[in-house]
Amino acid sequence: MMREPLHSKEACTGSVNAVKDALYALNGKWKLPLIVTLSGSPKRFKDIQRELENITPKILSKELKELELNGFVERKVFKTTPVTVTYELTPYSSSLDKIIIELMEWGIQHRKHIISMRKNEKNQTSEVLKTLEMLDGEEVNVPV
Amino acid sequence: MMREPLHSKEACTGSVNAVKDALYALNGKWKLPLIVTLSGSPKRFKDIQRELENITPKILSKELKELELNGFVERKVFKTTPVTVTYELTPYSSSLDKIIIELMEWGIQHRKHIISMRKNEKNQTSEVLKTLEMLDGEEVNVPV
DNA sequence: CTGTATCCACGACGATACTG
DNA sequence: CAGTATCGTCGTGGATACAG
Repeated sequence: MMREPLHSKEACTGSVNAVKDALYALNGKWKLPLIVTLSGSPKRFKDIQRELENITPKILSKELKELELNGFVERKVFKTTPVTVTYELTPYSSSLDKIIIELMEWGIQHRKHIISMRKNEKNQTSEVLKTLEMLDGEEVNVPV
Repeated sequence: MMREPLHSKEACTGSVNAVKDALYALNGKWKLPLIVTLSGSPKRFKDIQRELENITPKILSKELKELELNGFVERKVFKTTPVTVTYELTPYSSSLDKIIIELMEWGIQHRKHIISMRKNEKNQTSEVLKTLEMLDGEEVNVPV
């Protein structure tokens, strides 16, 4: 593929849409946690609800449908009584691995970067990281 | 780094937060387009507004501040009359390149994947892609 | 020109109750 | 158990006007 699409404006105009497509498939509060949960083993609706605490059936249903539409999850119905439904990741879902790894590694280094920026410049940059509450040990959590 | 963090539940619990950090820095409607715009050259407030049509000053101001806090953009003030302000990408912003490329490549192949799914299964999978309006005739990269 | 202030529309997410 | 229906809340982004 092309090697310098980022800082050449022409090539990017179209690429932004591809990036949007990608982010669109992963957006929402529960997509990633849901994939993580299912990565262990196929699970039933109620089991997922128990594992992802605080997710309501409506939201879980919606997220599962979206993941299914995107081809990440397969829904299987067993005609027991009462009916049993399981959700499991498809092989295609592992196409996300690279992307998630990149996001993860970048997220880790970005956190360090932000922390060192704060130390050096004594900026009160609150709200820069999503999961500030987990910064304990670095004491970044100085309140405003 | 670890090679199989995705489908091993233990390693993932923490990693999800790193992914969240990453997505958090890129979220919002204008972050990526803004970075793309500035990747050409440093620009002034009004110039950006012209280039990214339909963005209001309030939103532009907010997005620029967030990008600045994250260390992607540097704001430079020139004491002319009236005052001139330029925004330019920092070297650190290019740390996003790999991540954006991954997202872009995945987005492209995902679009193809979804399209072939639709053809094979005759599913009416609307709303699966962010930029569905560009799906006509495979002409994905048509500029606006 | 470079923003800020105020008000507003909309969609995502949630709580709760209910159906098959 | 596996969801759906209804209603409500909240945050993001937008329109418009205004200030330095």
